[in-house]
Amino acid sequence: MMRINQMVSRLRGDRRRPSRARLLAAAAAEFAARGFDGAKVDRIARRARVNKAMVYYHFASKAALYRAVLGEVFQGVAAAVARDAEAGGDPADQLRRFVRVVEGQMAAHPHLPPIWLREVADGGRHLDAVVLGHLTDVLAALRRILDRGASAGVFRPSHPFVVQISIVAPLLLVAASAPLREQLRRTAPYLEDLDRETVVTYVESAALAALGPSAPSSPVPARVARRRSVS
Amino acid sequence: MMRINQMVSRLRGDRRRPSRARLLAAAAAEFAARGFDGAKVDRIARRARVNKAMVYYHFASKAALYRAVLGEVFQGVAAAVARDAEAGGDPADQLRRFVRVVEGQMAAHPHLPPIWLREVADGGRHLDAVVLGHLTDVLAALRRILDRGASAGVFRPSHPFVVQISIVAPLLLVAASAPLREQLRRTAPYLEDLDRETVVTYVESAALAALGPSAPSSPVPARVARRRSVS
DNA sequence: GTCTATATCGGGATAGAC
DNA sequence: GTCTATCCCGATATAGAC
Repeated sequence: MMRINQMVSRLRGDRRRPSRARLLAAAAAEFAARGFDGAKVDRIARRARVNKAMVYYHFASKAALYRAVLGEVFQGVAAAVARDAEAGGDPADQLRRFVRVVEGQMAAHPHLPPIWLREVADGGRHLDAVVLGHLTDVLAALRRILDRGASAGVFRPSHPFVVQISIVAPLLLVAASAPLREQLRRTAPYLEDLDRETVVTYVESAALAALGPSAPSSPVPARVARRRSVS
Repeated sequence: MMRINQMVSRLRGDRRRPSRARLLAAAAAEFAARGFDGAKVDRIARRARVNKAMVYYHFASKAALYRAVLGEVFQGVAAAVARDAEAGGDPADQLRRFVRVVEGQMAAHPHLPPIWLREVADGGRHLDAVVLGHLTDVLAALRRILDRGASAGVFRPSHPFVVQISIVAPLLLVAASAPLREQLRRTAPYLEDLDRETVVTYVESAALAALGPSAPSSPVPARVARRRSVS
């Protein structure tokens, strides 16, 4: 049907990747860098080397395009995490792998972290049920790991939400803050920059240490805070 | 000079807080909730119960208003952290206090976390030298604590940036994600919500555990990752 | 599927009276 | 300091030819 036209345009000198896919990629970059309101359809079209009218040929609106990007991106993490959940191993290993999988997705899709951060700041205003589902899937996977570790006695019981955020948030901010760190280093050149392995290793170890039996301060008792026990 | 006019309007039935201050507060809320581009000057004026033209009487432009908000907000954290740095104590205590001070600022100024996250995602596009300075001051304070702990032998040497982000990022995301968590709980009602003390305690303990001598996995060696030492 | 031209309008900003 | 009315550009979206 329209396959014929697709083939024709492929035979011509055109960029071979179909314009819809190029639009999605360009849109992801633009939305990540500028946010929904800051993103301009003209700029997306230009980045995709596509006429602006094509945006509205493929997508109903700017908002619909954004939803498509969100779907693609969050579906990616959720799938990767789900895939990894099959691999088994003891809880500590599963947790280490969770960290590495999430970090890997962020490295593979650099647009994910800023978009994620912006959605958090937006209170999830643009998130539909499907995307929300992907998000909960990711969190549920980690929750299962924590539960398993707790009932096996290798993790101390913890508040899952806190652990989740303490793992995901640093990964998100490290990934998303690369440009800002670059800017900071112009002011304060002594700041070294990070490499992925340093970050992953630290996040792993911080989580495992906090969940381990001999943590210097227990994560469980929410109320009794030792405010200034030392001095 | 214009003091007289100010006094006059205070004597009238007007809201007593000067319109400029009300504008700053309304703008902080609007920018936090919507971001720079999503924020509308009309809405800010309405929230402040002020005529839209007054915005341009007090501020040169929407951008200038935003910069004023940024300045106020980041100056707040920087000052609080600096104030606390005087208090002394051993490194572990200082670190615990750093966590509490930063978290306290976020609780006291709920607009800070979303704005901070958005600026990170934006690559600091709106941050001028002054605000950038406040940011580096906060990070420098933590860096000094880590350095002191390291040379005293109570913290293992670490990459300051990673530690900083691992502390600040969870606090930011917990604070900023309250609306999103609310939305998530409509889908997954079994999710409990967090209280401040749980979060602070966990972040403290995770950082101290990771920096402590007997962490299950060393944060230092960036290269040699024990990928799957267990299974 | 791709392009040019254009309709339409929201919203940032200003003029100028009071 | 405060208000009303208005300018005007940028940006989303559509029409319609090829």
